[in-house]
Amino acid sequence: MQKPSVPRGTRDFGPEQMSKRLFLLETIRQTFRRYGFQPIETPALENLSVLMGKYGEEGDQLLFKILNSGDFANGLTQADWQENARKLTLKISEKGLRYDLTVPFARYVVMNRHALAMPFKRYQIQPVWRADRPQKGRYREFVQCDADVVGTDSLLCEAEIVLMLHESLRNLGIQDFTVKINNRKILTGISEVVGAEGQEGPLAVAIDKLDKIGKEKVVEELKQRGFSDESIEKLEPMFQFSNETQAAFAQLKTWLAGSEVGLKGVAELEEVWSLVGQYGLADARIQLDVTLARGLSYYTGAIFEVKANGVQIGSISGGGRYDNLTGAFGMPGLSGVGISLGVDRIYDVMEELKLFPETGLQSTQVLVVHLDAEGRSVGLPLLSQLRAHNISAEAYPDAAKVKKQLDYANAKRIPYVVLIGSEEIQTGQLTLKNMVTGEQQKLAADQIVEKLRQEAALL
RNA sequence: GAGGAUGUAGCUCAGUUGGUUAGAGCGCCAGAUUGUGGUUCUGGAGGUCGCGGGUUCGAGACCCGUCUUUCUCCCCA
Repeated sequence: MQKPSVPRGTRDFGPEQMSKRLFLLETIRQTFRRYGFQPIETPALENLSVLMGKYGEEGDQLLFKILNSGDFANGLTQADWQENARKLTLKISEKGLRYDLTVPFARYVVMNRHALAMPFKRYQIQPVWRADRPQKGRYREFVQCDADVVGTDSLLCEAEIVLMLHESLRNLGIQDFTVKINNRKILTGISEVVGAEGQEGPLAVAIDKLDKIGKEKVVEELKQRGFSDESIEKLEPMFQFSNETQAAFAQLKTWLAGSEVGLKGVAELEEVWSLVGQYGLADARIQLDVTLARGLSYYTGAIFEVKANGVQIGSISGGGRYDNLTGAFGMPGLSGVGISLGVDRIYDVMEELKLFPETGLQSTQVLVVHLDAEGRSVGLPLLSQLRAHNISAEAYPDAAKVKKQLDYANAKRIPYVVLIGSEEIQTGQLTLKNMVTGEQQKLAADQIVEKLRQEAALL
């Protein structure tokens, strides 16, 4: 006999975890709804042709690929097996598990372009899979909550994303977080003014680590990546930004004066800041972070990342604007912007900060305890009556001692039990017991329903 | 994908330079109490020491492989 196990990086969720996860999911979902986003779902499986090449070279490696059904080796020659893994993969696998929700969404938009009212705002809450190496806060199967708007390049969308992030996290009880914002155009501008056009990719990757490894190591890495001493010298202003946002904007405008793209990026960000102010967002936790790059190659405008402060868990949300995501599927020129929240990481953050509310753990409101068949015949209609009033109620299915039944109520944290024995049947007065205080009172069935109904209304 | 750490009862962990039958607390089950739980007392069940090889008279301990979890790099939610 073998010990059962789940695949590396995947997990089961028990009832206690699920009640927390559902609370989390529901809170985020309601925020998305409130901002006018509509739900969609897409298959867990996508054709590899949809997924490949959308996440950079490394992304392709992180895709879970599915072996073709049937005799996948049919028609393969010896030469095929000798070929490199990438080419062989394409011959034996044509489907993969989705890596994120954005690319499937882009596919969906292209396939349904004639039916969608533009701008189209959708939210999508589904698991994604990455063949990554698992660590704390990093799983191979995890749930993302995405909200995207396509069909408009209005910066109002960026501002609303900022608002939704604040609203979601605050409704969950996460107060100490930072929404870092940058703009890809600024990174492009920087690469221009330092004389390294087209090199913003490697530049961004190095600069992204600034807060982690410090200026000297970043300079070192840039040298290794082939940046000239002159470029690195011109990069100096990068390390001297003001903590004050408006001052930093001014610095950026001076520095990027020679780059049209760069200045546009600054102007876009200023507009976002201004709009967030107009919405009246109180105590905005937004921070201009010029070092924020993010790996995904398809971002073209704003870039978002959210970090929960005080915990050692990676970013809990990320997103940005992409001008041409649907271009790969034959529909160019459609601009979109979106955000993705990582449920599993937010869960870990909340668990670590002990932010889950105590309530919500209890599943059943009342347990009907019967002592014999006669008691059960009184208990069953009571159960129906309770449930008809939307009170979650259950009976212990087996004929068991009172002790055992009360133990069961305790184990499930059921706050009330109704005891029905010969005495209760004779008088018609059932015993309602409060399991928290231990108090008992004799009440008629109707009175019990009424009392528990009021009790439930208070929750 | 590269390197390091980890794994003993359901849970948290002891286990001496390798030495007889691997322990504790909590939890679980039963009884004290055949209609009253969460307190107390008594008793009980539960371990292929992650898995597979090897060294040894003898391995939970040492060596190799493998899997899990975890840390750093990379990347990300």
